[in-house]
Amino acid sequence: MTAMAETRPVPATAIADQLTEAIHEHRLQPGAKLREDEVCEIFGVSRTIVRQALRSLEFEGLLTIEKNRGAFVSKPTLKEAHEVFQARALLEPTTARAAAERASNADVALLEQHIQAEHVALDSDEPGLALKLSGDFHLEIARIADQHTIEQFLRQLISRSSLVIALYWRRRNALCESNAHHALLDSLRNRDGASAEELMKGHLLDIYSQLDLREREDGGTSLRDALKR
Amino acid sequence: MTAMAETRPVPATAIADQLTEAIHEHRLQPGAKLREDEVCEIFGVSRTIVRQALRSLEFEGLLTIEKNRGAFVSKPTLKEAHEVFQARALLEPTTARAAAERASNADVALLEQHIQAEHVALDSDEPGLALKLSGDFHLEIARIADQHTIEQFLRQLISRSSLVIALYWRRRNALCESNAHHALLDSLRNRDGASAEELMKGHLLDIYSQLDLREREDGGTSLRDALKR
DNA sequence: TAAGCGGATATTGTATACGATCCCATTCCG
DNA sequence: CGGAATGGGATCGTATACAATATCCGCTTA
Repeated sequence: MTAMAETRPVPATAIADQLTEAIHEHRLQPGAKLREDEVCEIFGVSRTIVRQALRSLEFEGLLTIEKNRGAFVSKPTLKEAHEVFQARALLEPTTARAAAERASNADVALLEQHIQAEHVALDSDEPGLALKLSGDFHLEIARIADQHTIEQFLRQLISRSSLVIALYWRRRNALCESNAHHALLDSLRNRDGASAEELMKGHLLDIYSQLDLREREDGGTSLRDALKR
Repeated sequence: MTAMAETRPVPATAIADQLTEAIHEHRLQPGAKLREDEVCEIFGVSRTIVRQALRSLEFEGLLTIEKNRGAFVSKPTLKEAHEVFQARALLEPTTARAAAERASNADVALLEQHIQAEHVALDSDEPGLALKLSGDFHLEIARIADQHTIEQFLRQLISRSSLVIALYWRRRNALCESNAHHALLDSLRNRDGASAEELMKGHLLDIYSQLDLREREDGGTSLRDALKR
């Protein structure tokens, strides 16, 4: 699909983008290690560039770099998972309202195409791609709201959401219904800000509730609990 | 005050921190250029480290790096200034509420010390330091709310706020009254979440209203206007 | 046999060297 | 005299070499 074996030097951002895409689509799982030399060979650049790309993904929260050990796809903790969705709950509903009040016809058309692409991805059994497109839909709304700063934050939150979903999604096969996106699109089409805000709030709660974010005992505590009784 | 002439190698984060502090305290003004070699000499490290530090500050929004031209302290546009305070208005009130509901006595004591330090800075005529401490107060509230993700975002927003204030503050000498911080502290002390949320909302509006964020003509248009008459 | 200890290897961290680009002053030509 | 071309110096971008650190594996020993 995308070029796998580049021969020409590629700027750091291009490498970061491809790695981001791979993580969003769950082709790279949380915990996976990214050796610098390996990435160098794949993209045909020097470690200088690769290190730039890896570091930028660390800032986005997608990678965790451990000193002298390397870069790994982040594994959000339960607490971080909660925080991500709490932050989204603060940012997105108001942003959706603003988007509805500002949306142009071209914006609406673009979102229609977007939802269409999501359907195609689901039908062709590419859940990773569908998930990525679903995230992009949310980003697109921030763009329509003309809130670049919030869009930046949302990009990070959606990245982390993708990791959270990879780790804590309850039923792997039952993917996000895009009904919610359809409904949101209708609100935008009608320039109904209040409705868009409510729908977004509900949509986020919906996703949130489909995650399995209950405390689970790690080895240590479960052993201790077992011995107590 | 802080070490100006380090001889030992300092990690990139330490350099980034010192530069951040200098920018927050307005010792480095928006638009100022940071030549790599110069920073290298000051901290006694190689360009590799300095470039890491500069890049990390670019991600924070404090610096803008122009290809082949260098790193400059960012100059937020009017639009960015508005966006920063809109984003803060979404994040901080709810966070203040959570902080009030969770604050421990130690947290309250720490905030008291914090406000005290702000007063000292104001009295000793160090407005830059006072501004930095004022920003830290807001960060501290996010920490108390135990919202690490939001705290991260807020760190960026407060950094940018500092740049906005450097560019658009109306009266240079009339600095932020810390009455608002006192009132917030009282709410936290009483574990009064609703009050904390309202106070924070008002406080942000207050700062916002003290900025001069009206459209102004840049040099080109003003020249043109001048020639028209 | 399991635990502890080196040493070889792999991998990352940092410094430096080289190449590319830009900036600015000077010069040349109209 | 003014403006475009040009060359040198300064500055940034990238690759590479070397140093520091972690990891793995075999060996020893209780």
